[in-house]
Amino acid sequence: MTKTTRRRGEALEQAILEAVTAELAEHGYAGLTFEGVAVRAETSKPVLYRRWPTKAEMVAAATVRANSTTIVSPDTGSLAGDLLALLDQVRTVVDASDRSVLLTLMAELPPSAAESLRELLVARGTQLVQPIVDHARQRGELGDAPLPSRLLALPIDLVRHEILVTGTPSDAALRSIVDVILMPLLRAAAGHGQRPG
Amino acid sequence: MTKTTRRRGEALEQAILEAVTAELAEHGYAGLTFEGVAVRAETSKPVLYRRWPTKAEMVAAATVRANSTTIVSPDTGSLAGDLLALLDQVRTVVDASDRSVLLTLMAELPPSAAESLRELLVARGTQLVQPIVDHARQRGELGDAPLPSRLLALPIDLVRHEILVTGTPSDAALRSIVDVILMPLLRAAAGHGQRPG
DNA sequence: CCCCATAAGAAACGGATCGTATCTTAATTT
DNA sequence: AAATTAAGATACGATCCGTTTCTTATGGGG
Repeated sequence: MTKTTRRRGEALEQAILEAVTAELAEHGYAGLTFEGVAVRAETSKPVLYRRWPTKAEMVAAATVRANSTTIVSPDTGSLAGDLLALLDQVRTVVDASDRSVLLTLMAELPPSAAESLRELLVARGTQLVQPIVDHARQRGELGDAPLPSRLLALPIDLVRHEILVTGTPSDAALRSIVDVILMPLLRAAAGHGQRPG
Repeated sequence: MTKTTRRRGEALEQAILEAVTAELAEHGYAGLTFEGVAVRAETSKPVLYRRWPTKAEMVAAATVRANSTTIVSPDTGSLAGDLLALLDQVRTVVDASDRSVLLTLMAELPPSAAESLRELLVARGTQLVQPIVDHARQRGELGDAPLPSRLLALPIDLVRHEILVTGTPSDAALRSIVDVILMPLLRAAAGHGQRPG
């Protein structure tokens, strides 16, 4: 007897994207084929092509869905602690996904489709750092001088760089980013708080 | 009459790599095929496969050869000027090559083969910054506190990040990297010189 | 100067995957 | 219940892969 059930809409799409994720884990990006995905998802190639014109866009959709954990601003009680926690979160989120997949997608995706992926990688970069800085100011750890956007983007830029170029960063790498780069720079740019330790 | 000339060794290899570069410019990485390269270089596929086991490695060889300009430590008379000149040089060198090609190669190359490519992108990162810092110290622009390696790598890391994620960086981007990040950080870390302005 | 090892270049292959077109039929809409 | 929509199966020509086979130009060694 043949399968007499036909999935549609969201249910079907979810099954497909799960199949993509599985194929990705099993064969890697290069080894992933439309046909392989179709077989695993128990559907057919035309169904895939109706949704995504290219492999890159299909994989991007799966990657975004699989890693759509929301990153939340940490609150550890110190600026350095918050920054480290933030970098650690980004590392964890991206870790589930795979470096070479991300690189390939960044290379192949049309800019429009790359947007959602970049959002995953960046998790709205600047927007995550601002509240951390605000907390530090409230605690008196930092002064009130305004911070240029490039500086607010720097924490995420640095982890992203580390992830893309060297793979999953070590704890030591994250710590040195915070201690050697971010803390000195933020203090220099924002000024010191009213009650220095 | 058939071609009766057969190139060998270096001459042949150069012709092939030039063909790779041309095909790359014309069809992009994805559209480049062994067969296309063979035809353009007026040779045959086995000749290519005898040299490079994968497309990625062949393209890497061509990319490295095409962009083997040596980056030299600039000397503009000021620390900020030198840093800006360095970043500009890196931008120019990498510009000739193509962002999506670099990303794809980073994704596909085995770590061993990636070495030479990374060298191109990095141009021995830290090693280029050290002399610039030394000059600044001699001029009294910077103090003598030792700089951690992460800090020495930072200038190149930041351009590389900019290139990989956003494409060719603008002048304004390079300037803001120098003014907002590098200069304040270097001053804070090395201490100020003996004759502050 | 000739011989010979080496590698260039031509041609053809089986196979995999591509992207599309065709057709039947289940699921949904009206 | 009828009509519309889309799933799923199948098959296609085309392209590129990576390899094999074979001929013959090339350049070095004797």
